[in-house]
Amino acid sequence: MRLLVVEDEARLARALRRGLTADGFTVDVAGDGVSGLDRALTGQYDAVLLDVMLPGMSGYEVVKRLRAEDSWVPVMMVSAKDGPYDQADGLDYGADDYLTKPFDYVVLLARLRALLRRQSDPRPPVLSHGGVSLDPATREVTLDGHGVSLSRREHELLEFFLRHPDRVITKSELLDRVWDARGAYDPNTVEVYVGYLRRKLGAGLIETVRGSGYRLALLR
Amino acid sequence: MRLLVVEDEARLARALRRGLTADGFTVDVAGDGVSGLDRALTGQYDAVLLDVMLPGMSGYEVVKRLRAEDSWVPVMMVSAKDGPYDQADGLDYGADDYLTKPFDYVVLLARLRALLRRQSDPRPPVLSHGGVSLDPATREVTLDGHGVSLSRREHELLEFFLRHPDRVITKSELLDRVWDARGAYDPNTVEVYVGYLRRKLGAGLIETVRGSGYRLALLR
DNA sequence: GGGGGTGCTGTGAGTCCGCTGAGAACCTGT
DNA sequence: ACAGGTTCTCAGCGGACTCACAGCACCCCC
Repeated sequence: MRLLVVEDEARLARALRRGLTADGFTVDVAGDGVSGLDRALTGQYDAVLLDVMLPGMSGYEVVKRLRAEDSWVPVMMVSAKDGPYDQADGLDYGADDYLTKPFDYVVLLARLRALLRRQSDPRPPVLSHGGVSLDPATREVTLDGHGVSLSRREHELLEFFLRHPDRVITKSELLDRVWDARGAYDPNTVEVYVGYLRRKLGAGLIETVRGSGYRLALLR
Repeated sequence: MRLLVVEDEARLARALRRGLTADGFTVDVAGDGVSGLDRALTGQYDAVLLDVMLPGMSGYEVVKRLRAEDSWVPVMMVSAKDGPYDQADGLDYGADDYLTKPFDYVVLLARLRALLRRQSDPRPPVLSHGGVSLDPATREVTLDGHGVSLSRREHELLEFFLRHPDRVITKSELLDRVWDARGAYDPNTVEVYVGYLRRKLGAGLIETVRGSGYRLALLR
């Protein structure tokens, strides 16, 4: 279980890291709102412990932006404020639970566990473009509603395209990111697989940009 | 949204019913632990507001028995006690959130909404999918109404699949969660057991996702 | 309109993955 | 001790997948 602790008070951050590590979690610490948001978006965390009073960007703002970016990682807010309306605010911005300082470590742990227990099965959002949609969770791909069966490579290639629309993608980038090795393969391999996808999903989906690479067709 | 309020203080119960009804909930009230447990088990509630100090059976006991009966309805505990260990106790018995008296109605409402939001997918006591159903309490499995006898491993594997529909499950995840040890077993073991389940429950139930793992077949 | 370069596609070989039957080891109840 | 059931490994098979190759089509520039 990986946790991100966003807390600027160094003493408290150290204590939390020590305690939570001892209880079996892997803990990363961020010291301000901006880097906290950044790491929460890029790292694969099971939960985020988020202070409200932070330099740079408040905890409210962080959780709001997380939700705006479609990240549904469970967030527990921690604050020295204890007025009832503050609590309601934090929850309405999208936090999942709320704890006021000073808090008892036992309580933190129990609520953290409750949070992880009920949010154990988050679902990544479905990617779609035109009539094509791809569900990363079920590995299901549909074209205009009917299922299409793709091999593993085909699926990963399509997923990469769908995650980077509005951009030309070079063959060497694809070999790097989808095939995991730039030098080992012939660029023609990419051409072959783009051909497979076109055959299964329609020739118009992926456009060739001669001399540069490919990009998803613009929607009409 | 249907709520069950288990509270013996008549004044507070009336106030809660009035407020929550005004906010759009359908509210039932139980006055003691035994009838509260009974109604929570039989009625289809979206959440339960549960006092700790109750005549007959304490709130702790109620939530413990609910969970033992595999009822995963969201439970918010309410208590006059406010020591940290009491909170931890309630959460460890399986409550999802905890509120101490006296509480602000705005806070109650916000946390209740947060609770309902994240637990929008309560687990039904009996798992079923297509013609297959599995009762975790009795360990009974039926296919189109007739009983099927499964060994322990087969049962646990099936239960894991049924608890995670709409998702691809990798062999290493299964070894981790059903076999309790990732490294110790051959991935082929999983293939063998999937084969057993298919033989007993029909080949169509579990689909192979080549290169990734397995998933429950989509229902038509 | 010709030529070079770039991309597309049919063919096929080798590899990898998943399925299955057989059987050894173990556990459990009689 | 024995029988029956269960768990897991192993080896072989068949098919899906991956990828290289080679020839062809197309585009662009001259």
